[in-house]
Amino acid sequence: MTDEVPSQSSDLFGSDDPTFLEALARAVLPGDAPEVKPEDITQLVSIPADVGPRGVKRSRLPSPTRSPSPLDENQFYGGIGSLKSIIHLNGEEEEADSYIVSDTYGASKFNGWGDYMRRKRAKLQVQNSEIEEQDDETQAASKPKIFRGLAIHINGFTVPSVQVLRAMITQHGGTYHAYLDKKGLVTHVVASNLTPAKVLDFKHMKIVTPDWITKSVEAGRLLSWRDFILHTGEMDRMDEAQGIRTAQKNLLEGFQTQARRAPQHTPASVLPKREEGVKAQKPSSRILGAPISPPVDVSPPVAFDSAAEPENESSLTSLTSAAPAESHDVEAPIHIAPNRLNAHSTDEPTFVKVALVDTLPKPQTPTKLKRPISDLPLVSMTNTSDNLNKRSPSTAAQYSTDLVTCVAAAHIPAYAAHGSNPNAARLMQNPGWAAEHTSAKGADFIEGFYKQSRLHHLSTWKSELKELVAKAQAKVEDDRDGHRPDGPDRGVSMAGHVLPEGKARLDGKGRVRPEDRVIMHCDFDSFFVAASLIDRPHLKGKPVVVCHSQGRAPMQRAGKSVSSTSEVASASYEARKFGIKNGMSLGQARQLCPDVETVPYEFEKYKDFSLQFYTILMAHADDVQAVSVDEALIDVSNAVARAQLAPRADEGGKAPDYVKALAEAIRDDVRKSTGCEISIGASHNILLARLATRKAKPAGSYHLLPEDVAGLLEGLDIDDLHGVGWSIRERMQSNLGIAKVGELAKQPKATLQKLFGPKMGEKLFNAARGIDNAQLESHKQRKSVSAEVNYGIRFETEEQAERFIRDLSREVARRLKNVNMKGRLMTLKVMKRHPDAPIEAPKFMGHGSCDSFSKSNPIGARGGAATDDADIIGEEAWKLMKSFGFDSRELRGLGIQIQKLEGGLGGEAPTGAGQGILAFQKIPSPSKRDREAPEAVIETDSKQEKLSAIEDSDMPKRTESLLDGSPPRETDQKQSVSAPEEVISHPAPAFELPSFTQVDQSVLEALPADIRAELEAEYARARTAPQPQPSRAGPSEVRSPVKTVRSPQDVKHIARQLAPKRNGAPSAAKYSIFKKREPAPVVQIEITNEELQELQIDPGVFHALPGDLQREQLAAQRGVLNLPPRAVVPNAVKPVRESRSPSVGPRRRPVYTANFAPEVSLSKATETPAIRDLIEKWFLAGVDSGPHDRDLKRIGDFLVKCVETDLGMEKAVVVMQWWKHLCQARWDANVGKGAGRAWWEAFRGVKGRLDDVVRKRFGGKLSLD
DNA sequence: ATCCTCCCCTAC
DNA sequence: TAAGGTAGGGGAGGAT
Ligand SMILES: Nc1ccn([C@H]2C[C@H](O)[C@@H](COP(=O)(O)OP(=O)(O)OP(=O)(O)O)O2)c(=O)n1
Ligand SMILES: [Mg+2]
Repeated sequence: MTDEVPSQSSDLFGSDDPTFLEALARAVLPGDAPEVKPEDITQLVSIPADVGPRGVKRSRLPSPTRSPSPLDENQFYGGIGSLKSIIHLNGEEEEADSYIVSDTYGASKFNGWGDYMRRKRAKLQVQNSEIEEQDDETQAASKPKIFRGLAIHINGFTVPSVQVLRAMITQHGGTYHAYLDKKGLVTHVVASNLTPAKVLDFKHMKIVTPDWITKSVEAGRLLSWRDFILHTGEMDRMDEAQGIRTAQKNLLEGFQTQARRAPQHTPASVLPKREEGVKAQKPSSRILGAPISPPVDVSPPVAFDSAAEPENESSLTSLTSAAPAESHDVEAPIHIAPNRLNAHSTDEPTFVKVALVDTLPKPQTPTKLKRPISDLPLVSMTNTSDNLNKRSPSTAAQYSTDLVTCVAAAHIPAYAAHGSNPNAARLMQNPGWAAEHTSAKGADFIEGFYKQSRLHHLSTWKSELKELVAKAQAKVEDDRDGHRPDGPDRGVSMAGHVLPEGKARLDGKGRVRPEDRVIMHCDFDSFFVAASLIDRPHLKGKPVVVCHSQGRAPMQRAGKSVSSTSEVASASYEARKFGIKNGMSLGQARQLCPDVETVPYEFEKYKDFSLQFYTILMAHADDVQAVSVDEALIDVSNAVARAQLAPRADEGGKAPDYVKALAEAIRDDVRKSTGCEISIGASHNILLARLATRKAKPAGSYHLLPEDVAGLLEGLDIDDLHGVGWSIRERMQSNLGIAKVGELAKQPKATLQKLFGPKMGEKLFNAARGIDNAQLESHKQRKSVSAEVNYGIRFETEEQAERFIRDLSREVARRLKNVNMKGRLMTLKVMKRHPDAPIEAPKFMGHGSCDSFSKSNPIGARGGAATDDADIIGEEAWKLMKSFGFDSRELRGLGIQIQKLEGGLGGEAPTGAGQGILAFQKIPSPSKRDREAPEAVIETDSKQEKLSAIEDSDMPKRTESLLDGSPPRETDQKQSVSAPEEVISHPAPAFELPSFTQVDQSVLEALPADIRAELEAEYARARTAPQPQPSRAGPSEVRSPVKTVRSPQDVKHIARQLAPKRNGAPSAAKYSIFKKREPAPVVQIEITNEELQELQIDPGVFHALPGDLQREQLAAQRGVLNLPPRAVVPNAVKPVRESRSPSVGPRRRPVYTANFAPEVSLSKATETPAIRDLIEKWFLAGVDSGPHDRDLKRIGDFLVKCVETDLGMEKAVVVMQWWKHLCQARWDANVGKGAGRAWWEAFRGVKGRLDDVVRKRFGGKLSLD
């Protein structure tokens, strides 16, 4: 092992991770603080040397390959003398000026290119003004009509974006054609790239590059298209053909030129070789053998007197030496092999054999160092390393395995200092204690744990915010479509806030885009700490951390105070100067800063601030992507474009930085509202906006311009890139010998892909040049629901383990219900103590080093039907658990995840059927009926329990949940509580299937009894009431299907908070589409409801249609019915891939299975009437129960494919228009519950997906008008 | 090719 | 004391 130590080990301390040294180095800062503003420090340090925005990422060390880092050297010699020296070095080395300087100065390095881009950008922005609808005319009026008479189509991704080009075209007199359907009309096709197929397709057309447009505009006259013919050659160069890429490519070229291309290839031979080497040794090797004597001396630490003001240099010095030393004395030796463990320690004074990291479970490596902390004792490295790099599926994975050198541990010892936590070891001796404080305790343990878990809160909030944002956006859209609820109330929640401003709404169809887009990354500074300091002003300016341990006696000499394994959730910037970082253990933090102040968690406060924050963002942004409780990505392209218009008009001089101005405006709003500082980074893509935030922090904003990108990237550590963590950084270092983004940019894409896979490779390749095509995502629906606990898991008996599994299952079931979903696949995740790890982990009650296993199986209430039942889940989970055959006493972590979800956002309950409930076409299926009580769906007992449980203790604590928080209000959601009960109590009603001819029998049979009953009732109602129309708040909702009830409620809570207003009474009046066309006339076609039913037409809807549509529908329907039942099965092939493993009960799926294949039928329908009919059938089949998830997925997938092609676009539009119409005809778009809500949400969900695609293709949203 | 399972990794 | 959760991207390797 020793020999394996990589040469880099020479820098022992450093080799592994400079974090600690760095921290020490920076500890000096406080002394200088007075003169240096935090921002400056951050910038200086962060750029060249590293230090992520959150301090999370850290550069690895200076391996020989790494370019000399001033910090490193200074650190070692305590030379960190002064901030100045650091600055100086940086400047020399990295030309820091070029990027440290504010954007005002532009990039000195790439002036030529930068200027070009800037000019181009400015120009485009002007053009963009067209975006403003109201300004369109004005803008256009002032431009020469150079494109007059031309009909131009823009194909695929282009640079500039479609919207920009479109604006240019229209403003200059040309006609823009979104589709090519009427080829005859189009005179020119603009494309940056064409697929071979399109080349053929367009062979008779004039295909030009976007330059033709831009150059013509610049020239003020129409240039010859022949000079801009798109050559095949160009196309070939583009990999995936994304216009964006093209632009970025330019960027890249500029960058490369500057950077001077390095030998692109590492010798091919090298690569493979390296790879091998890596696998063989990887972390293990390097880690282990490092000599332990640190360059730094180990003299005793010197404590600062007052945390607040460390003194200058002297302090520095002392601090520097202090840290290491202290570790020594203390239990957590900093530089000495910490990991020795009890179990089998190794006593190598100088060299460590192998330290297996503990793996922190997750990720986050605690210290964020990227490398997981070491929990584990030494382990045989071979073994470990192998596992790391490659594992056979069947092999148990080592949980987060990672090797850590003692050195590493020393740097970030977290709780890796001991073989096992002495405290825990002692306490666990006492059976009584264990029974009361560990998983052995039962359900209470789970609840208590979650209530206190910050990470759990973080995750919960994130998902809640995602939903909130999605709902708010959907409402905005609806409003725009003419749905505007009267009462501001209506929940438009966010919309309400936003709209007033008028900013966000402008988006019309979101026309701006590509490289002109303006993305902002907004993030609170030291969120948890900041929130707590609002009420503790006396702590401002001091090193403060948030953690559970409110450790007393901080000054307690080297005692417990520094052995706390409590994690620091957030550290103030003052604390960071000492090297304290989020995720670090309190003990470590105290070693770095003995007087650090600790404050407790205040989850509810975080939630409140977060809601205020998001509300403000919604008011400024066109689009929002929730990233975290304290962080969000927003698209403010339109807002900026709008702002630019005004000023421009009056002056022609240089334009102020509107982006920066907007960022500051947002910061001001948040500050006024919460009293906290947020920082905002802005740029034209997500990746860069995030990087900009690093420079912006703390309490600032930074607009990263294209010309400054290369300079900034070059000096970053690879793991400063979002998405790059310890693992990738290590592999990068060991395989390629690189640590900086600048070096990464020199790597051939093939090399990266070989090492990290096709996708990651490309991602890294692009990221290295500032390219990021990712779009803001605000419509994605979740794919899994899970619950896991990897803390305090200690069982004495199998019974305890079983009980825990069942309790955990209950928790998962509860969560499923909360989001109104059910799943068909479950995965059990198990963490088992690594054989070589000590019984008690280093971290108090932690999982320590573990092997991790996971196994999945289909679940479902009978026949593979999706389920959310705790008992079913619990049963399956326990079965899986037993199948592992582990000794319960060795378990350290358990998790249950449910996938293949159905149901959805507030939507209706996923019904029980395992397959698509609705058949697009009905099949005369030999129905069979069994009517037993719906076992799968209803379980009286368990359900009852769950409900009550939920009410009492929602997750962590209802108070903390974003969802609730507000007092019950409004009528609607309230009923929820009672509803569930009803359902539950529902004794399996034995019903008769009414004779609804319009519903597929098989479908009905598949429905749970309760839902079936409702379906029945609904039909009866529809029959008698020809015009159900406006969703009367009353009836339909009241009887919303069972379980659904509950979840919507929670969701609403959250929405309410954002938007205090909700419109109580959805005015039955506004329907958009048809209203616009004509005042929904009241029927007058002669046909009876019975007849309609036979035609599978919903009478209620039918009667609401205008005459022509009625006729159209009738005709279409008749035609469809005449069609052979073909569509039904043609695609039997994929109809439903049933779950393969039986494990669950009997299933009589086949029959239903074949039924549903909406996309199949749809794909064949080409006439509008036929398409509408298909959609309607599907809709009607589930009109009362809500859409079935699987159907939704299929249709969504199908439509997405449609909008990806010009030809399919039309079909997709027809489908969506009709779907929307069907919904509008019977429910208010804001209906709060029942099937209406489910359908609306389903519609919005799919619409969102399509908009995402359309946005990429054309920069706007799919218009259904 | 594409899917599926079992992980790994990352982020907050 | 301490509360190391969770969703989703992605990859390896086997099955289809
Ligand atoms: N390992 C971590 C990281 C973060 N958080 C929590 C506390 C943080 O306050 C919040 C936000 O995380 P950030 O990464 O945004 O960190 P901060 O907001 O604390 O600091 P900053 O954003 O200024 O770097 O998430 C946590 O509990 N544990
Ligand atoms: Mg933050």
